[in-house]
Amino acid sequence: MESVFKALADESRRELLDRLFARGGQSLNALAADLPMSRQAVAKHLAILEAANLVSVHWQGREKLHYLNPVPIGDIVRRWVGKFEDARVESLTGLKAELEAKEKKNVRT
Amino acid sequence: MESVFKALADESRRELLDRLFARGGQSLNALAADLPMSRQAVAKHLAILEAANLVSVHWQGREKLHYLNPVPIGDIVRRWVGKFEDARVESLTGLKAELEAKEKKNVRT
DNA sequence: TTGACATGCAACTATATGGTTGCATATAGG
DNA sequence: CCTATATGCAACCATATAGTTGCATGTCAA
Repeated sequence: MESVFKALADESRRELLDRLFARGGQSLNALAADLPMSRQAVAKHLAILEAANLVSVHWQGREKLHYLNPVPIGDIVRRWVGKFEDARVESLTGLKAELEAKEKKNVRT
Repeated sequence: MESVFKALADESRRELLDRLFARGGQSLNALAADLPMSRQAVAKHLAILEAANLVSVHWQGREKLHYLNPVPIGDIVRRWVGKFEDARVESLTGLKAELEAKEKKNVRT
């Protein structure tokens, strides 16, 4: 969970996920070819994405093919983000109630 | 968008969001009271959350009350995560097809 | 007015992070 | 076999980040 959040925090890694979303099964070299950084930098990012289980790999001889794995993102949405989303109306009305209560306390100003 | 991802990448800040979800309208001191870090550290985290629009504030005299704002998280889910979620089945079948194609190429081994 | 309290600002430190270069290893194919 | 190519590993560097402490500012309340 922590690793997924950290992995998603970097723009380069989100870019990589976007590219793997658009076209799965790309090798390290293919991905590094049109990115403004070295092959080794891309390899590091892919390792982080792999560790977070956001990217799965499949060795094809000397080529390592990369695929997007959307499952951890779904997990986050369901287990963490979902409750905030569900609570939207609730929290807004809660805010309103709190503010009104405080204002009442403040009347004697 | 970038600021939201970065803000969510830190465990302490997610903890703060959790606490504001459980109970809105807490002051800086109230939040810092039972966290294992200094008040100033909490203040920095809150500033980051505020900059990412994940927390909105309301001054009450000398107290700054904090509230969770779930809107940016919803934005991310809809504009960025959503497409990966929708693509789940598609990408899995795509993976399968790619693998089969590659295996066919490899038969002469 | 003045003391107590809540927050803000600034400087500083240690570690994490994203990037680089250089070299090692391993496999495809002539 | 031997060379091209694809990836891995390691050292190194600059900056970002998370935390600290110390002091300044501002507001409530007696």
